[in-house]
Amino acid sequence: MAERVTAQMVAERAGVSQSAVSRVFTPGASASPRTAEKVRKAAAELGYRPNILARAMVSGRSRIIGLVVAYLENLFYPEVLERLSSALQAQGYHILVFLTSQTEKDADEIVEEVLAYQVDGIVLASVSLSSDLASRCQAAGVPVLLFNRSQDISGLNAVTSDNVGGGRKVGEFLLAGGHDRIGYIAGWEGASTQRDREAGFRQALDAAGRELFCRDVGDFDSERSFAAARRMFSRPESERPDAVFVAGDHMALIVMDVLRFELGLSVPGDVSVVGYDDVPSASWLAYQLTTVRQPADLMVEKSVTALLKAIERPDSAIPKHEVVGAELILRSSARLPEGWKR
Amino acid sequence: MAERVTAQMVAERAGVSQSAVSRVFTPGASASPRTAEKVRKAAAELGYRPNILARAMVSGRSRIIGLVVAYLENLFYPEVLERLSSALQAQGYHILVFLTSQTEKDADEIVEEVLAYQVDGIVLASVSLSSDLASRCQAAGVPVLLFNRSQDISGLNAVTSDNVGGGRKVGEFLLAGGHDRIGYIAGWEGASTQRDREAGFRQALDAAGRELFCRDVGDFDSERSFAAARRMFSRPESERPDAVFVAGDHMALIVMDVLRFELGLSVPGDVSVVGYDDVPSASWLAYQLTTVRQPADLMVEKSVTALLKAIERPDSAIPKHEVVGAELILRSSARLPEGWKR
DNA sequence: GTGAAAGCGCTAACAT
DNA sequence: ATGTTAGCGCTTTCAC
Repeated sequence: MAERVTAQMVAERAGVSQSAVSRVFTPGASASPRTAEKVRKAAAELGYRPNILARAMVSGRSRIIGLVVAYLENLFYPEVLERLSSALQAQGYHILVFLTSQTEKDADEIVEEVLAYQVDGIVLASVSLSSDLASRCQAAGVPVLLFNRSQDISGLNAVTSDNVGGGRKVGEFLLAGGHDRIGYIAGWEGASTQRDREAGFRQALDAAGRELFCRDVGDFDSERSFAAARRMFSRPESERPDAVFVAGDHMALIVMDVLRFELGLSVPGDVSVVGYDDVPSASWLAYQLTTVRQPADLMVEKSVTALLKAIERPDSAIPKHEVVGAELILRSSARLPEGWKR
Repeated sequence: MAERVTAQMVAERAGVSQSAVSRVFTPGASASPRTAEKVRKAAAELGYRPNILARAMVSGRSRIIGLVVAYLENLFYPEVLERLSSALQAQGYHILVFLTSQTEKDADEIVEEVLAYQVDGIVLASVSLSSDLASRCQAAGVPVLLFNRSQDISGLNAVTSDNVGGGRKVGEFLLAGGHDRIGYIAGWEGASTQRDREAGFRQALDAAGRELFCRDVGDFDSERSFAAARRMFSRPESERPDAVFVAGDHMALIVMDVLRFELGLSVPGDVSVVGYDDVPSASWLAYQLTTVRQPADLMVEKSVTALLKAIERPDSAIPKHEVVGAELILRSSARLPEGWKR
């Protein structure tokens, strides 16, 4: 049964040496047209394909990228996974998926496991790493890229959107909208995205001499966002915000649902809601969520470029943090300030 | 730099042979407590982990499962991926992701690539396989499992929900709801899920001596579903359905949006909408989509069980098609027949 | 229980 | 251009 076809078998059938077979299947190796022909014919007949794992052992390149991702529940990530996988596939790499929760200890353990697969690179999506393990990866010569998360550890590549700038834009937008009581629902406090978005948002308020009316935490989690929305808005009009910035679309959509269907409030009539990410469902007609777009395509593109460069030219690649622009997308979930256009 | 820590290095440090190190890290191998102790200590100091690829070469087991998936856009799949990956991870396996479109030729090519990674098993999610390649997999001793797709090829495991039964339930439900003009929006016609759901649906109508009022195709694709909904409902009341079964939730949500926000129709006042899958967003308060639940958890569980059995005991495993129940979930997107309860 | 040795399937010098 | 040879890091006989 487990009749693995090997290069040796092809070689015998083609009447050449085993290394000749290898060369035919190695891009940029020298083989005469005649040999190549014979080998390809024999290979086709036998259904031969080079064993990537064996190739990896000797070449030191597995063409596998480890992806560690915390929650696919956040709809931003399936999109990222799809794009990342496509882009990498186009370059002959594939993604080995590892799931984890967000605690650092766990992530460290997972990354060790990833390392055991001799991956050529690691993408950490919304996951952080201890500096200890970061240096282990570096020592092992495996480049690490933080996707949508930044960390002050040298040697790590990172790609994020301009979370501070995005947060600031939201602040300025809500201020311009003439809102009196501006609230904020935070994501998981351990996340750099959460911290940066909030920091930018508060900068904008500060600059206008204004203060946050109230704040709660949704932890980037459905249930906790639900609860946070209820706590924040189950009160008389004067005690609840008339605008809220929610640190992620996934949470913002839930907040909208609570406002409209649990509490009977109008969005944006009673409350303006703004999110962050621009996940696909943010543009669904039932929501039309005003949000900050994280350009998944651009972020993935930058990530792939940086990672492959680090893999293929380990010396010339200086790890750096790439920040892509974050654009405010105006839809109908938030009151439009005078003079602004969609 | 690329300082890979090998078993040999650990052996030297621990003052034992390389095979002793191997034994310590091989479950069920014999090593004295003292040796094990020494080895573990040395390994910890060096940060050693067995190279899974090297292990795979000699043992013939890579502990990698290839997952081929067509579209992550359908929100059923991220959920499946997450659950599948979790379940497999718990058993020490990991998922190598391959993206593809749905055409058979392409899928065949991808599966060949998957095979090259010496995966222990293959999961095809919403993807079909030529019988030729199916036997290649069988010859290679690599079990294949079709997830959410069935095919009349021997040697393939398959796990689906009871699509025929689910479709029938929807038919009976809409009939009981007293609808006069019942429409259907189909998924991609090449998909067994699409065919089975429609077949069941029509069975129910037939049994009541009723006919489909109209039919269009959304191809499980956002844009085409949008267009299909418009075509079907941009007409006077008597010429458009008062109920529609949409072959997948992903399309059904779009149809609801078109009905409500493009055409100003009320759901379920003017039109009842029923979907299939019960994706997470189907239960969002803005939609409350009545649908047929495909129990992702159960389907994944069955898949993992079947696949691991086929991997670990190749002889005792007879490939079979497992069908899990499909339950109708009543929400408010469709008129409730008299006497029925949510 | 432990070490020596063979070899998984392949690539990469090294000769020729 | 092609064959020969030596490993990549590991598991697995096989002696002891």
